[in-house]
Order: sequence, then structure tokens, then C-alpha cells
Amino acid sequence: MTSKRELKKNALRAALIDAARLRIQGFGLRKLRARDIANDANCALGSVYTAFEDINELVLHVNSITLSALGEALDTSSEEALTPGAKLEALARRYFRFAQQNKNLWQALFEHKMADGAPFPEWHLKEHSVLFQNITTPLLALCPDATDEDIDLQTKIIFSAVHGIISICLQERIIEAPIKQLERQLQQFVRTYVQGLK
Amino acid sequence: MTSKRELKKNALRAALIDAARLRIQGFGLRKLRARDIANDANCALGSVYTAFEDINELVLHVNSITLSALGEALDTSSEEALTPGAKLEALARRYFRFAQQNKNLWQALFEHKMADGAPFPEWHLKEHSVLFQNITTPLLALCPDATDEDIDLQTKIIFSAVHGIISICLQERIIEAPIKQLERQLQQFVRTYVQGLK
DNA sequence: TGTACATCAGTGAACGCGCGTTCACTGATGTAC
DNA sequence: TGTACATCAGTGAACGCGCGTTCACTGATGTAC
Repeated sequence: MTSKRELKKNALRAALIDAARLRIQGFGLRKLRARDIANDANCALGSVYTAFEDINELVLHVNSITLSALGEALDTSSEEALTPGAKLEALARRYFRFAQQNKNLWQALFEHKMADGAPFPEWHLKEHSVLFQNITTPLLALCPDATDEDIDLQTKIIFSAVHGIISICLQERIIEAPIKQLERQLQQFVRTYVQGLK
Repeated sequence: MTSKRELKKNALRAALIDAARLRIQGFGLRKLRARDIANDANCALGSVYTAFEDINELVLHVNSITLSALGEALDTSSEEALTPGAKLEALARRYFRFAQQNKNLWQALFEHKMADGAPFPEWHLKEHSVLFQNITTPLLALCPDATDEDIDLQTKIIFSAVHGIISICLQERIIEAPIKQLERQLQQFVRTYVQGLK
């Protein structure tokens, strides 16, 4: 049932998403312009709007891809042997590196707001769970007595703390220090916190 | 030497800053428009540009006021009796409350970017020290062996972590929970971290 | 397989809007005598 | 104190630009016979 029409349409959509992704990666979400995307994808400006509802929707798709790449970067299933604390440290380190190496794409995840305060579509909200899912298991091992609800909140608190540190590091406005040192500090931060949990 | 001209000019500047502040407070930095500011300050649109270089400069002044208010909110000199850990907890709680009660003004502090990547003026960067200065002393008490440089970095790490948690809480996109519970969690977070430092 | 018609994606010039900033003008304040 | 001129702040209509989105048109793909 994939007619020639559908194939072309899908190819165009893919080309547009890819062009938008590269633009965001190179110049940041704020600099994203429909004209540039169309140019890079070798199509007319109007085609952006036959392939997608609007630029918003296009960004949503780019963010999906970023979240999925982030999901892979945070996949620690190969490091089952680590202690819970070491797993959390590894997660923070991986998150830091991903953010550092994909700075603009990563920032776009948090910068992007829906127009006029509309809610994000459900399918996209679900994708955010990759940010948390790897934290929950080691945390559960560290706090065996906590309720599910507590663990859930605690997971988000830890994520936010690590995310906050990385945000401000990469902003380079408040903290200036070499990357390697920051990575060490971040790891030390997680270690200290885990130490405090015991 | 305060001629009638200067008095009027200063009054206008003050009125414009105040109007901008109230606008940001009420509607957020993104919605700030020169026309609205002029309207609220009962002057012509052009006057905004005789009183200030541009809107950027006006926002800088609003942020100055916010930072100074925040400085007062974080002043813990009346609580000398507390242990270092309790002082850090109190600071986090105060920061949280300030952010929550002045959400848009507080967000404007971090949202505001200079145009075309120009650096912030020196006098404004200095004002950011209120964010850190209260953290350093209790931290020094907790880590008597650390070097000045370490304390400085550590200060900023703790700030960033707490700031990150609060940011994500107030964004209401990732964490949903009643304010009181969040405040308790934040406090617990700081306590756990301080515990780990020992 | 070929022809005639229908449908739909692709095109890019033009629209529309928001909004920061400018500028020629007016009127108030300052200065010199 | 009064007058004539100079200076500078205040005015608001108009400029200019960026840029998302639309729309009448073209050409390619699909369908019926």
C-alpha cells in the first residue's frame, strides 16, 4: 500500500526532519527558520506545510529523535554488575557527555514550548520517560523501604539536580571550568548524595 | 545639580523600569513589548528610547532589582545560630519560596540573553554573586580542608542542583506534586547531600 | 497497453502580523544678557 | 525680572525587517474504461 505518492511524501518528511535536526544542531532552536529547512531539504517553502502542520510539529519530531538517541546513550543494561551508586554515577556521566556533545539538540528538548500554551501531545510526553527510567532501579536498591510514589518523586528530584548542574555548566555563564574537572565534580556530587542516602 | 530636566528624566526612567517589572511579573519576559511598557508608564513609545538604549537595557535594570530582592530574601544573617547544614537547608527553602512567589521575574533572570551574543555588562555580572555568597560560609564549615577554589566550585554545584530542582518543579511539566510536598523534598535533598559530605 | 480524467503533492511569490526602532517635529527647560 | 535664543527631552506616526503561513497554480501520480 506504499504507493509512489506515499513513498515520496515519506521521503520528504524524513528529509525535512533531518534538515531541521541539522539546523538545530548547528545553530540552535532559536535560529531555526522554515526557509532554511526547505532550502536544506531541497524543496519549496510551501512543502514544509504540506508535509507538516507547522514548524512546531517538525521540532517535536526532531525532539523525538533526540530523546531516542539520549535513551540509547543512557542505556546501562550492559553494566549490570555495578553497585547502585556507581550506576547512578555512570548515568550522570553519560547524561553530561550527551548534553555536551549534542548541546543544541539537548537544549531544544527543554527550550521548546508549544504555541499559546497548548499541551504537548501525549505520544511525545511519554518519550520523556527515558530521562527517568534508568534512575529508578538503582534508587530502589538504595532505598528498599520507600513507597513507589516516593521513589518516583525522588527519581525526578535527582534527575533535576543533575540536569540543573549540567545546564548551568554548559551555559558557561555562571560556572567556568574545564570540562574534565566539571565531569569529575558532577560525579563527586552524585557520590556524595548517594553516600547521604545510606 | 539635579536640574528639573534631570529630575524628570530620572522619574521617567524609574517609571519605565517599574512598568517593565510589573509587565514581566504579570506576563513573563517573552510577552514584554515596548508599546505596553510605554503605555503603562504614561509616556510615548519613543521615550523608551530616549531614556534607555534599548529594551535589553531596561530588562537588565529589572533583573538588577530582582537580584537585589533575592539578595534580601536569602540574607540569613539573622540565623547565625543554625548549624551549617541547617543553614543550607534554610537557604534552599528561601530560594524556593522566592522563585515560587516571583516566578516570572525569577525566570527572567535566566531567560534573558544579550542580543547577538554580546557579553553582559560587568556591573550586572557582579550582582549575581548574591546567588552564591550565602552558600560559601556554611560550606566552608562543612569542608574545612577544601581549597578556596574547590569551595567556589562546590558552591556553584550546590546552587545549580537546587536551582535545577526548583526550575523543573516550577515548570510543572515534568514533576507534578503539591508545593508543600516539593518544599519538603527539596529540604530532604539538601539534608541528604550534607549528610553525604560528612 | 493506451487514453482521458481526477486527485493530490509541490511550488514560490505574496500576504500578514508583530514589534523594535527611528526621526522630524513640538514643547518644555536652561542660559545669556 | 524679562526677553531672546539654544538645547534637549518627549511625541507618535512611520519605517523596516523577520519570518511563519497561505494560496492559486503546475505537474506528477492514480484510476477507470
